[in-house]
Amino acid sequence: MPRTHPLLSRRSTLPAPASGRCGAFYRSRSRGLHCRPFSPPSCRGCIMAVRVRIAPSPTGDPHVGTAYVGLFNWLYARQNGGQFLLRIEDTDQTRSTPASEASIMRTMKWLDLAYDEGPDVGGPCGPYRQSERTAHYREHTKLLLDKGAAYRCFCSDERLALMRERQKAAKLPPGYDGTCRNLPKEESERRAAAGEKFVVRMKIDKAGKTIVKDVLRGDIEFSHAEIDDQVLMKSDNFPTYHLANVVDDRLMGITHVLRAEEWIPSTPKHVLLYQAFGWPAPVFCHLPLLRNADRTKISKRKNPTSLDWYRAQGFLPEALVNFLALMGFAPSDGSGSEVFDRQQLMERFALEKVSLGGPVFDLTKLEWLNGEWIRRLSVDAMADRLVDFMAIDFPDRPGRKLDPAFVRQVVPLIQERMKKLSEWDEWTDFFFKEVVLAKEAFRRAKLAPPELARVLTACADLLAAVPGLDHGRDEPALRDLATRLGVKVGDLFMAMRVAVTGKSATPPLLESMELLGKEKSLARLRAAAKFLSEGDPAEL
RNA sequence: GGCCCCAUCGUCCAGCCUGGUCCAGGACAUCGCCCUUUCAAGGCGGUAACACGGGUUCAAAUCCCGUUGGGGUCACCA
Repeated sequence: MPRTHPLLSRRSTLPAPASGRCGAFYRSRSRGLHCRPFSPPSCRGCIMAVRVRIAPSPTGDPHVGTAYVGLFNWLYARQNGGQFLLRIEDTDQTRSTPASEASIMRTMKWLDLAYDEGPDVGGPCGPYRQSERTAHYREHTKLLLDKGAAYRCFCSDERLALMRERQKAAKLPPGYDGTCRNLPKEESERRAAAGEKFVVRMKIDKAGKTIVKDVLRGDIEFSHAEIDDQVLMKSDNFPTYHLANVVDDRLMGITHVLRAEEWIPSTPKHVLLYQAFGWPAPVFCHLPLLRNADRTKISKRKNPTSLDWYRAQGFLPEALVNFLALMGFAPSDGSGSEVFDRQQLMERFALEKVSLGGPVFDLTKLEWLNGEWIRRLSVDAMADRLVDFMAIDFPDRPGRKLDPAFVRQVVPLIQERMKKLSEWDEWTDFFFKEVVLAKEAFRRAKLAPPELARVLTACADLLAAVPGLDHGRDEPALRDLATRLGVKVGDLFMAMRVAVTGKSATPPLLESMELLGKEKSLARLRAAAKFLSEGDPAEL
């Protein structure tokens, strides 16, 4: 193999992965080739660092699928002492945006899936933005043209559209009809030189077949008759994904391509490209696709897909990472907890054990996991997260500065109740604004308004007679009071709860009142008593 | 439609390669009970699945074939 790549000489000095092998195994359910050790052609003696990448295209919001595939790549790289790179595939000039690219990098950092090389961190194989690598693609296209593995196609959009219509009408399989396939070299050169627009297509020998080796699925066979003469170079002189991904993976020393299942049908084209260039192909491993509840590929119409949404909802990156990992393999030994941090996931991860069924993205389980992670945070850490979270400007909610000292006092009251950081307001609003009373709100206290008023006044009087507020001291006294008044303890507390907070589900009442302050608490009790003694008693 | 991938509780995963220990295990959700000033959290318990049909075998969730079902893909998007 060519020894020109800068990484190749360095590779042999890198430590072998923990397994002692290159980490690549093939599994085949149908052929019984389970876990057969496999050495990629470039894996000399299996002393080779794993180099993996994610190659998102910067269009639209940062996608949860990118995080999913990114996580598995990250785990695999870390586990094998290799490198994880980020490459931006911005060859679609009409759809790529710098803002989207920035959000991809921002969310990878938010998730703490650090990449060793990328547009913003650099690396030995840069640039890591395909729009800045056009010289490479031109050079390699020329190589293919010279070898006769590709050809210029001068067909117009209109002709192609017409061709497809006819194929459809005739119920023929769609695909390029080969009009320009055998254009004489001279004519091709001449028309190109004359400035005529063209694309470059792969020239596929329709007679053969290509086998794609997939770590999880074994051998997948494709007949060349089914493979279209794929466009490699667009008329705007930008490469298509197929060319760019192969050239870059080679130039960047990528050893394992872990990507989504939707790429399987185009993989034979990639394999053929590697062959045309005379390069060994990397190991392919196609990961399952995240699904909507109806099992279609996850989409933003049916499921939140933007990582920004998850962040704005107050999901912890630890929880999302944990959850995504669970959608594909089982870090658990089958007895007990499913809460794992990235270190534990890395230790338990096994690429060849990734499950193939497309997992339905279950927000409910994510929320549970988020609650688990929230509860595992120390009070200070939780307070920090809340302060930071509330300070962020989200599109639908301006950031707000909270008093860290106050938040630290509230956290013990709400931490085990919260599933998402965004619930801060609903748990604590009564600390910040006056309550708006409604008689229906008292219904759960199961007492008539005059009775409620009497109870609330008694509670206020009792608390007014002691210094300060102290839930340890006041609770027994209030229970006592309930007995003396002949009402249920629960009803008394519910009446107070609604009076002080305006709602029937709140953090622990007496502790909340301590934080609210005695003056405000008593004022609310008395205001509620007054409110309840007014108007039609039957209203409740 | 062609090609390709997939198939265990409602959902996520374990078991399948190396058939018997599986009247199938864990987690989320759900239901019930306990704890409890609400809501949570926590504890205990319950309901719930091997898609179907053939084979191979003494024995199949596990191996083979087929059917059905689901998904992906068929662009000068990735």
